[in-house]
Amino acid sequence: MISDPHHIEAITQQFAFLQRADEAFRKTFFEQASLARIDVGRPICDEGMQCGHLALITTGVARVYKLSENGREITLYRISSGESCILTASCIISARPFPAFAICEAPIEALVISSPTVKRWTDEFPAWRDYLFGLIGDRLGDVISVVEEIAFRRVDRRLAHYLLQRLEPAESGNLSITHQAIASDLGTSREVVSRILKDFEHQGLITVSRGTVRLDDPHGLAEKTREH
Amino acid sequence: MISDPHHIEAITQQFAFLQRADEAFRKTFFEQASLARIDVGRPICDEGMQCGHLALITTGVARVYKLSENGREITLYRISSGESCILTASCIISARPFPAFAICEAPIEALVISSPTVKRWTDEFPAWRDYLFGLIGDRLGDVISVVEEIAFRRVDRRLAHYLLQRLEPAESGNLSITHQAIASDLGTSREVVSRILKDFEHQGLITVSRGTVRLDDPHGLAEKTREH
DNA sequence: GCTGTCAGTGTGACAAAGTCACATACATTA
DNA sequence: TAATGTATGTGACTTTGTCACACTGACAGC
Repeated sequence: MISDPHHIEAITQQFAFLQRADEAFRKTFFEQASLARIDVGRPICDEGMQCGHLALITTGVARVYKLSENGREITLYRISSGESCILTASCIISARPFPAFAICEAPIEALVISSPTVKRWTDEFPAWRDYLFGLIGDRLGDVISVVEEIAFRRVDRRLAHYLLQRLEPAESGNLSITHQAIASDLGTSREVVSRILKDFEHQGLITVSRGTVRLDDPHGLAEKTREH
Repeated sequence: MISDPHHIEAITQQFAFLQRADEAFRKTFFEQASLARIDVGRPICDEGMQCGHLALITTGVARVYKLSENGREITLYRISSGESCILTASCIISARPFPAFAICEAPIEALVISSPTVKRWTDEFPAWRDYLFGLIGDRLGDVISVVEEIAFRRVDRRLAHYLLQRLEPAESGNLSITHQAIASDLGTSREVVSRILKDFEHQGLITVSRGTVRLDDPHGLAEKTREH
């Protein structure tokens, strides 16, 4: 139950479906939702689990990834504010086990809805239904993009693209991330990432140091993302 | 509009959601659905299209795949009787362009529902809603499995698995398929498939000839699917 | 200051996979 | 029988993944 009007206002701003919804749904929503915090590194949902709740993220980031037997990883997508762990949703609605891992990457505050409620609202409120359908569709698109990337594009190009994408505009060309973390996102191995980063460094595109990558020549890096 | 009682009965058998549905929905469903045939090789939906219809397949097979710039392909999943082109559905509901290609592989007979109707039923009939949610969830699972396969598993093992899986129990160990078609399913290149097939042949697991692969030792092939 | 300790990175050798440019082989029709 | 088009084979080469192990920077405890 969430009652603080300021909080309600802030949440409504973040989730467009609440703005589109009628008063009845908004009322029910804030009655049933409860708040949760998740610390960095805490698992949210593990492979094979039946999910008991759906989390709508207001702050923070979660990463959904696959894990291989020999320890390699690949990120399927990330979830940040305004979104929700829709794999969870999909699992809840069709009662299937969760096919991946989700972990908290940046401290999360979330609205938590229990599975039966998620399901019930699906029957009762069009706005909620549309929100879920839209989100599942988006995730399907995300995962299809991942397939396209790993099936067709070379690692060096994906890596160049990745560096540009992960760069926060605020941080003036500096990325703090380890080679292993990059490898886990791209679904390759640490050695490959190290090799390519060193290549890029020799070409004057970036400067690497322990735990950070500085993008010296974003334009040249963008050039690298192109095929040929 | 479908009125033949035998036909209605047969369709109801195929689609479990119709059995679960109430009489009102069944009536509307058969009023609004129309029949369509699609020939082998005909595209069903192309990348970037807005889909105007949803097809529920009663006979035949469709293949949904991604195409790369340099001509390589990878199959995301196949759709056969009782299923529907759910990417289409997802696109219809959330009004997004179709992110892949779909083509008819075996002659299709399908029930066609127009996009506005698909959307409207979503609001009106729980059985229909559940069917769509379930199907989208399944596809998401399928595509995630594809990611896992290409990111983590070796091509020879995937190929062994593929051969066993594609084998119709009826056909006594004989598969008629070209190396290129296999490569397109697995998301690799024809040469790689040819090489590995030849390897398997040298090991006495299969016999290859133009356009066919005979599985001589399915058990030994199953052994190959295991890691290490 | 030293000395571990550990996460992060570097490296070389090799195996697996993808690419390219062809050469052949088979099947169907002219 | 020739011709044509599809299917497959092959070698050389690049890219990617794997393995084993060496190195290095940062930080904790003494």
